[in-house]
Order: sequence, then C-alpha cells, then structure tokens
Amino acid sequence: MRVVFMGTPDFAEASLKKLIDEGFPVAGVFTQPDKPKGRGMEMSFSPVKTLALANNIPVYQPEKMRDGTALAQIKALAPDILVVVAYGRILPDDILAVPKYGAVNVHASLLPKYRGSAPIQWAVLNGDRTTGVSTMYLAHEMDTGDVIYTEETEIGEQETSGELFDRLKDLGAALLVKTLRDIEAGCAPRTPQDHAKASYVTMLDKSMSPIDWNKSPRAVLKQIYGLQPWPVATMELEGAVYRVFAAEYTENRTDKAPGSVVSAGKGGIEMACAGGETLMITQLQAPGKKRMSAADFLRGHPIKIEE
RNA sequence: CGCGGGGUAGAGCAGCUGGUAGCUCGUCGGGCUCAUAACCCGGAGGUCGUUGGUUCGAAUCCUUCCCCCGCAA
Repeated sequence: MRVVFMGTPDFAEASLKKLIDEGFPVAGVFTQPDKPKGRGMEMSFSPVKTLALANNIPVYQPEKMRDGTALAQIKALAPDILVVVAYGRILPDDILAVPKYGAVNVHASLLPKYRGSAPIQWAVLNGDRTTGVSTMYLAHEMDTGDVIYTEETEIGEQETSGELFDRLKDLGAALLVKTLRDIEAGCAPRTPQDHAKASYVTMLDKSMSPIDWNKSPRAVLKQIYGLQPWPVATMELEGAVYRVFAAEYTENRTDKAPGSVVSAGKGGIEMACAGGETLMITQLQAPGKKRMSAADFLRGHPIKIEE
C-alpha cells in the first residue's frame, strides 16, 4: 500500500514514524514550508520534514494547494492512499480523489465531538474525564468525514494538554496503522458521523490565560493544566503577572473574596475561588525567571496576607 | 543581525549612584518543649556565569562569549 503522508507538527511526526517503522512504503511527504522560529528567528524544519529527510523520503512543501502544482506532484507519486495528520492545510477535492483508497485523517478527539483545531486542549479545559482519537476519511468539509475507528482514553485529573497530546499522538499512530491495514484488507468499517452531535473548537490564544477566580477550583485547575504547554494560565500577584503551572485541591473554606490569597507557605499559595472553596497554587513562573515551586518562589517573594 | 528579562551560598532573592557580600528557607551542631513545618543560640557553605579592560580597589562601570527565560513567529 503506497502511502503519501501529509503533516507538520510532532503529532503528525508520531504517525509518520509509526508508518515507517511498520514498513509502509511512504512515497512522499508533504509538510508546511520552512519558517523562521524561536529566538533569533532561525529557519527550522517541521518535525515531519526532519523525520522524512532522515529516512530519505522525498519532501514537498508547496506554498499553495490549489494552483495545480501539488496536484501534479501527488499524481506523480501515484499513492494508493493519502494520509493526512495535522497538515495545516485544507486539501481540495481533486487531490483527495487521486488515490484509489482515498484520504484518511487522524483526529485527536472522539468525533463528532471537538471538530476543529485544538480538540485535545479543549477536552482538558472542559474537564472531560475521557477523550480519544479517531481515524476518518477526509471529506470536503473539515472533520466531517466518515469515521473508521476510534479509541478512547481517560484524562488524568492533573494531566496537561501537552502530556495528553503525547499520549494521543501515539494512540493515533497505532490506530492509523490498524486503519490502513484494514482498509487494504477491505474490512475497515465506515461510519457516518452524527452531525447533530457535532461540536467545534477553535485554536487557543493568550486571551484565555488570565485565571478567573470566580470559577470553581476544578474549573481553574483544568484551565491551568489545559493551557499547558501553551499559552499557559496566568495570575496577578501584587502587580506582577505570573504564569501558573500546577495546583492542588484543598479541603479548606474561606470567607475571602475570590482571587484573594488565603495563605502562603510551604504547601503553596492558597487562592480563594468561587463559593468559598480554595485552590493551592504549587508551581509558577515569575517574569524572566524559570518555573519554580510555590515554596521556592515564596522564599524570595514573601507575600503579605490581607486579613 | 527580530524585541526584551535574567545569570550572586543547596533553593528563592537583595545588593549593582564601585571599597573583597546580605536576607529568607534549607543544612549541620546545641538548647527549649509531651510535642512540632514552632522557638532560641551557634556553625558550615559563594573564584558574585565566562573573557579582557577601566581603577589604588568591581558583584557593582565598559567589552567577549556561554547558558536560562518571556514576546514575537
């Protein structure tokens, strides 16, 4: 089964690696054009490109998908199937129609829930207990295609989006292999999505970072873990904005207004939330500093508790 | 040359209008206590990231490089 792979970030890299390891012939790889990244704006390759180069797989990085160039390249590669994982581009129908088995996609949610850009993060942010990965056929509209397989997994109470991301990319890769094998064997199921139950999620942005202490401790905690590794929840303390990385539930109650510091000690910084409940902040990062435990932070930044 | 913050005892910080360094915690020893993440007394621990320079003298001023962090992508 001759494969052409399209993808860009590490989530896609995991799937490509699995395909290579499992012996699928990958005829070519499409990935986003190189862009300057990081401090110093150095040019960098996408994880998928780096992996493809290391395996001597031809890499294609078209700027446009609809000017015919990409279509010609794909036709020349003559794939049996097109595998698209977090490529970051909408593919025109004429490209999807090239391979005889069509185009399949790995999506990090239990479709039709969480169609869109950041399904993993939103599953955490919304406090879901479980989520999963799905493989589906690509359709004209994004994430609406028929589902092939899904696999569910639990979300840890204090699991960050990044950690969940790492697990799901491997689950997705394994599910992709199963999907391709069964498609080739002709025994892959094909289940239309229940579009009435569909939900959509958008990309995260920094405006979601500031913590609203008028929410429940669990909602705040999920915000803290869901926004990692990016854009990271933030809180204001004595005039400065801190990035918050970890928190623990408490049994305590307080009369103080949400957002007040209830206590600050070795256990962390205890903040008042909605309904008199509190949440213990245990790891944060001051501007220009590395992230550190709240206890370490307090040694150099004693906090005055207002009665 | 994308913009900016920072590198000082094990940890977190202060000192930075130049005169060989201080705070909190930790650690070690002793004391007090039924007891303690409590309290008291005492001790150890730092070539102040690196290179060169200015100076009678630099953590403090200028310079080289390294590393960390945020923004932007």
